[in-house]
Amino acid sequence: MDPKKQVAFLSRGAAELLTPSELEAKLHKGKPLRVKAGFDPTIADLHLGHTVVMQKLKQFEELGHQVIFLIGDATARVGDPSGQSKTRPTLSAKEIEQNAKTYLDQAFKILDKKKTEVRRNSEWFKKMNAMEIVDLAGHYNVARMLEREDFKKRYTEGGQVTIQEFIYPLMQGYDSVVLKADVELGGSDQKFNLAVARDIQRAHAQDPEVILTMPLLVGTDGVKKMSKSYGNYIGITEPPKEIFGKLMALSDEMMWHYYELLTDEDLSAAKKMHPKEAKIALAKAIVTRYHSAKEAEAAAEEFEKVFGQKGKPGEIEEKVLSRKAPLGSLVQVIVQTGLVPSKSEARRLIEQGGVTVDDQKIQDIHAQITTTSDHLIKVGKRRFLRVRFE
RNA sequence: GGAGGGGUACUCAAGCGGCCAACGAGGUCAGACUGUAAAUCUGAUGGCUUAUGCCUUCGAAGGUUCAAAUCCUUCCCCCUCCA
Repeated sequence: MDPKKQVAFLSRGAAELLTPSELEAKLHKGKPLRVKAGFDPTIADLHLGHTVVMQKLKQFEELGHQVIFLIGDATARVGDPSGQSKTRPTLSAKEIEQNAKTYLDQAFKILDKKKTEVRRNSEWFKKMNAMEIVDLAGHYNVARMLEREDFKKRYTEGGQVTIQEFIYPLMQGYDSVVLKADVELGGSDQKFNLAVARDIQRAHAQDPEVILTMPLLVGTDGVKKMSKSYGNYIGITEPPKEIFGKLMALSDEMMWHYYELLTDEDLSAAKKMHPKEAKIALAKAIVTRYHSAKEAEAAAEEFEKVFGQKGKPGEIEEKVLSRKAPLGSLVQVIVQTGLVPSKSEARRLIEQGGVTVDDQKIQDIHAQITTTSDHLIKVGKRRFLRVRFE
C-alpha cells in the first residue's frame, strides 16, 4: 500500500497522530516500521477497552510492519501515573508474572504470534545501575514533568506525587530507545508519556517515534471510560452469553464507537443496516473473536429466543430443594435458591411485578408454593431458575 | 509543631437533640414503552416470619439525656493554612 493510503488507513478511529507527515516520511523509506506498544500487566482481567490498541497494532501487522508487544513487567512495578488521582499501589513480582501471561494469551487472539516480537522491559531495566538511572533522569526536567495534567493537579492541590512517578515516563521513553521504535501506540491517556519518549529518543540521538493514540473505549454506561472499577466493562474472558448481552444493551450511539474501535468493519455499510441487526453483527464478531463462531451463533439464537420472543432460554439452571422441607412462601423459595439476596428484596420484586412462576405473574407477597412439582421461576428479565423437589 | 475544616447508606451530599432507616442527586433494580436497546415515565432501594412492630446503621470507643447522626470526652483517619 502506498504511504499516503497507509497513513489514512492507520488513522481510522485514532485519537491523534503525531504527526501524519512524519509517519508518511518514515513509510517512504520502504522498510517495515518498528511499531511498539507497551502493556503494563497490572491487572488480571482484561476488558474490551484494553483491546483497542491491540486492534490497531493488528492493522500495522497486516501492512507488514514489525509489531513489538512490550510487556512492561518493570514499569508495572512503578505504576503508571496516567489518569491516576492517587499514587497507585505497587504489585508483587508474582502477580505481574501471572498477569503478563494472561495479557499474552489475549493478545494473540488478535495478533499473529509468529509475526509479533514480544519483549519485556525488565530485560534492560534489571541491568540498569543507579548511575545510568541518574543519567536517564538528567534528560528531563521537573518543570516539564509538572506540565502534565494529572501531576499538576495533584501537586497544586496538595496531593502526593512521588519521584518514582516521575521516573515512569522516562522508563517508557527509554524502552523506545532500546527497541528503536519508529512508531508507538497507546491510549489517549498515554499522550504525555509518549511525548516524553520522543524527547528521550532525541537525547539518545534517535529519530523520534511517531505517536498514534487511540481514544479510550467508553464503558457500557456510555459515560465513563471502560474500567473495572466503574463496573462498566465487558471482560474478554466472560462467557459468550454475557458478552453478547452486554453488547446488545449498548445504546445505538455507543455501538458505532465500539464498531470503530473494536472492529475492522466498514462503518458506512454497517450504518445502513437496521440498528438491531448491526448490533447483533457487532456482538457476534466480538464473541467470535474471544470464543468461537459457533458460540457466537448460539448466543445470538438464545438472545433472540429469550428477549425477542419472550421465550425461555435453552438451558435453565436448576435447583433441587428437599421435598421434606416445609413448602414455604414464594419469598422464601427465591431467597433460598439464591435468585435474590434478601427477603425484603424478594418482596419488593414481587410487589413490583417482577416475579413470574410458571409464566404466571405473582404479585402477592404471601403467595405460597403449594405443589412439589417442578416450577419455573423468573425474576426480572433475565434471571431464570427451575426448581425441582426431591 | 500551631490554627481551622471534615469523616453520613453503592457514590456524591443534606441533616446538627425528638417529626431520622435518615432530604436530594447519581447509580442500581423492577414495571410501562421498545429493537433485552437508548431516551422517557412510574416505583423501589438496610435487615427481619408485612409488622400502624422489632433489630442494626451516620469514622471508633465511651458518656450526658426519657430521647443522640445531632451535645461532651478520648482515640483513629483525611483536608486547608501557618511553621
